Amino acid sequence: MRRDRSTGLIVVSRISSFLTSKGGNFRIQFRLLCIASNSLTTTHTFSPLLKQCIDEKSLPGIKTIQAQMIKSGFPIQLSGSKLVDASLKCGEIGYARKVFDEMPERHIVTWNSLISWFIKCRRSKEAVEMYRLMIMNSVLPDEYTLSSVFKAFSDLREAQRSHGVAVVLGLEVGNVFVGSALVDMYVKFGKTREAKLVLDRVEEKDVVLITALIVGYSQKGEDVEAVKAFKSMLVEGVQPNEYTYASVLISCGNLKDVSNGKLIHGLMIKSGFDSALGSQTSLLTMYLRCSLVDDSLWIFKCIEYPNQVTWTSLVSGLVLNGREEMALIEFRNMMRDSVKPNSFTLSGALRGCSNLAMFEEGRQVHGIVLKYGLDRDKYSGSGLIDLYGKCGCSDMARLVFDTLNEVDVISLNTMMYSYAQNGLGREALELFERMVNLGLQANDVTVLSVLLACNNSGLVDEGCEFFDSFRKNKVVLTNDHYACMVDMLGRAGRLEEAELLINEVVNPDLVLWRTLLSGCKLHRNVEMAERLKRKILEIAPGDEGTLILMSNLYASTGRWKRVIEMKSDMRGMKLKKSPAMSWVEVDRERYTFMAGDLFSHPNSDQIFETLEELMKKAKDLGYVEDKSCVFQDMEESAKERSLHQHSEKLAIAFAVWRNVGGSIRILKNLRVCVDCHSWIKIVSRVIKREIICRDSKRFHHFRDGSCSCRDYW
DNA sequence: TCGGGCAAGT
Repeated sequence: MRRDRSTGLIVVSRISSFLTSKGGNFRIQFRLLCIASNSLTTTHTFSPLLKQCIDEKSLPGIKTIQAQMIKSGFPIQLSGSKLVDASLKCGEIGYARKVFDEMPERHIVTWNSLISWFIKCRRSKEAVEMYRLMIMNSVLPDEYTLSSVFKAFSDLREAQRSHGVAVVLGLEVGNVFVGSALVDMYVKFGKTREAKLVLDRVEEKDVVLITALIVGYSQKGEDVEAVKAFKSMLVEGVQPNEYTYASVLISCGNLKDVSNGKLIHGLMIKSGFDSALGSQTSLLTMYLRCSLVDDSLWIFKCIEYPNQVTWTSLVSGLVLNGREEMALIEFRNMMRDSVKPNSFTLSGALRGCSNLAMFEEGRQVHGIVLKYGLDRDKYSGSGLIDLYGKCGCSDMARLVFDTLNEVDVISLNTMMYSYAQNGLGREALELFERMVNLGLQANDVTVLSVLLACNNSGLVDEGCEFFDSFRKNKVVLTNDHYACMVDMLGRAGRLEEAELLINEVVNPDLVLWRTLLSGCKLHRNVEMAERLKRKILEIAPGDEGTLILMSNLYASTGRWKRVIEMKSDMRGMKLKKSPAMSWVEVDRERYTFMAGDLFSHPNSDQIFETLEELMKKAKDLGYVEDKSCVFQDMEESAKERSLHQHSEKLAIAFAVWRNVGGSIRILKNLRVCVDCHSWIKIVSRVIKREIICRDSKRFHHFRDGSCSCRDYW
């Protein structure tokens, strides 16, 4: 085929301008010039040119070559496949589809390319559409089609029909690529049993096939099976690779199986996969889930370039181990290293803030959430709801909740739990109704939130009704649910009913009995308490919580002799009451206060002065010390001094002295005592500021002389 | 023209 020189030059100049605008490469232009001038062209002539276009990611280049092909009189069947391939590799899937649609006949390779690219671009719907179209065009899928298309199905039945096709074609057992894709497909649908059945039928098993099953077990929480599959893989002589290690280690972490975890760590080093980032990340996660923080920090140190996933694992793992402050430092280090956080990272960081009730720090993270446009995402969104809930800001939590892209069980539970903790029981129950109306399946946290909502709002009758209806509807009730009911009934003084409820539980645990015991303490029922004490100490001899509760009960009923006996018992057992502590955040710093410890703080003078001033003003407004809160037999004036130095009072005085703007937020490790509760109520009036106190069980919002718990806690 | 992995919330 001959072309004259002038046509060639026009083509070259057109390509040249296209390529120059795209930053094109001189070599492409030069070669096209050669083609145009020599004018002898075959499909092979164009191949290196298309390759150049792919390297340059130049769609204009492809289009020009296509035009030249047409001019050379090439039939589209011949050139189409190459053009589709080149367009796909340039990321121009739309153009590839256009060329494809114009082809009168398509080779199966072209069908397969398009299907697999749609999947790569996460356009599964279009991939399935192509697959259906292919069948309608009487093109039989081959091993390539079937090894990619299973990823795309969102409907199990359609996927199973294609599984049938694979069986008929003999590709299910005969081709390990198809087998792996099938295992992966069943795993993604949560059908590990079916995945295992497919695996067993595949004739020649390889590492990918078995890894796909291990991943399935691991992701479904069938961790024992995952470790088992890993071991049998070794027995069969199939060598694991970095992906295998990465997934089996997660299962070891879930099982807190340090010994297998360490063994696998050893294997990893031996086979040289200990430098792959994926396996390293899983190793980090494994050690964190096994609470071996130091080992995990060592692993992290050895990772040269931690990515988003590695950092996320570190941040959320540290939070999991109660090392929130370190987690937040690492989160900041990650940002400093310019590694972008995602919704997983942010929800980890937010959990760190919410565990510590660090409102200001949390708001900074909220800023980052907004910066990355993840405030409507359900994961980071739930993190924000939890944060604001745990900082006592249900209104802010609700604002986040109302803007979420998608309302699911978790986000609803988080919001309900926030309301429940803050004593907004009615609001929580309204959301429960919404959940039922939406047809969402409640889970154990939902049930707990409903019961807690009733408990913290004094809705005892409603709580009992809900509990009965859960029981009638065969909802699986855990010890936590029972403990919540026992607390509710106990606090309402319905101690016998609470005991009957515990007797219903098959294996009542320590917490249940202790919860009932605290009900006895509240209602000063010494007789029942002593009976329970004997029972508890049989199950758990020397249980610290029980002895403290008993000692406090004896103190509050004036049985000082018994108090002394209890204390000496506890000393004999080397038990020491954990100290009451409070925390307050000022200018994003967290300050700790311990009861009775006024002098270790560098600003103790100022705190003491402020405290005295607040005390005087509170007394002017009618505050009187409630000495029944002192569980030690001492002089009246000493009792007063002891009360004045409760940790929450110190923390509030510090916050007032530092002139904290807005609400004062206190976090406490134990429950607020009656004396502090009435003092804080009055102080909120004195300083005309809201004081929010999160104790070990719930929130108290002190505003203008009253508390949101309506004195029921 | 094809297949597998690591991180998350109540």
